[in-house]
Amino acid sequence: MSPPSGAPAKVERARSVFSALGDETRLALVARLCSGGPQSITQLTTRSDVTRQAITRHLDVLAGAGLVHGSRRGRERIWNLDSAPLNEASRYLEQISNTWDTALNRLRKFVEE
Amino acid sequence: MSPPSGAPAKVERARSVFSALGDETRLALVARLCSGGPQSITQLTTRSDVTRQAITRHLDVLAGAGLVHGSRRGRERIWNLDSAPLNEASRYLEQISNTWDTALNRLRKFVEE
DNA sequence: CAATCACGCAACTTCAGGGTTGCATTTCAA
DNA sequence: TTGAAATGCAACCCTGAAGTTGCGTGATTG
Repeated sequence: MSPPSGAPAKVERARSVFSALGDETRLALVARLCSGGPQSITQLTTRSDVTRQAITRHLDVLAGAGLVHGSRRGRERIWNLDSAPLNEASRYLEQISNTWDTALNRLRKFVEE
Repeated sequence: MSPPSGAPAKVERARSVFSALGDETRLALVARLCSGGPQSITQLTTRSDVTRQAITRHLDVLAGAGLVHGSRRGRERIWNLDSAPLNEASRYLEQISNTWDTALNRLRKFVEE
């Protein structure tokens, strides 16, 4: 069974992304940015059951994982989605899954023979 | 921009998986099960800096997300990895990423014309 | 049978995450 | 200029996650 070990930095980045997406509010924010495009904090706060400050913190967490980035536009701050970390995390999950499945297949063949 | 919204149940399952994998110890457990194959709690505790009870709880969390399942074998409990939720979560990330990227491309084309 | 191994259960402690309120600051617009 | 809008900053509360210790129980083995 070949381990998906790889560079520890990649693992840590993946863990960071998972941790960021593991929260309901943050996952909703990502989905909203994805479907609604770039938006300001106030816009993102609309139809959310938490405070603007809470949203701000969640955005900071997402930014810490590299999933979003904000840029000032006048007196407001527009937030954008970054897809690169999503892809990397997705590949990490795939890698684990594939490693495990091939290991299972090898084991099955071994038992059958 | 078409939203990846989909069934809320799927989103919640993905969130559950992300939350489970967002912890360093648990991600290490998954990697270890993947590369080392089915193992008992005591085996998984070896070379871990936390207690056996802590490992047990982490395994319960992973099981709650459907990522692992344990089965008794005599006096010990053997834990296995389940790849299905990993795949589903991976596809969820891909979906968001693709939606976002195509949206960006559409926007770029629109601006250029 | 006795010692031990592998584990389950429960109480307890600690602390960071998620949330709020209050106020200051910058920008916009009439 | 002046009021309102959009945000930043800081202090504070509060629950739950993560970890530990202690003890009890079924399975193994000598």
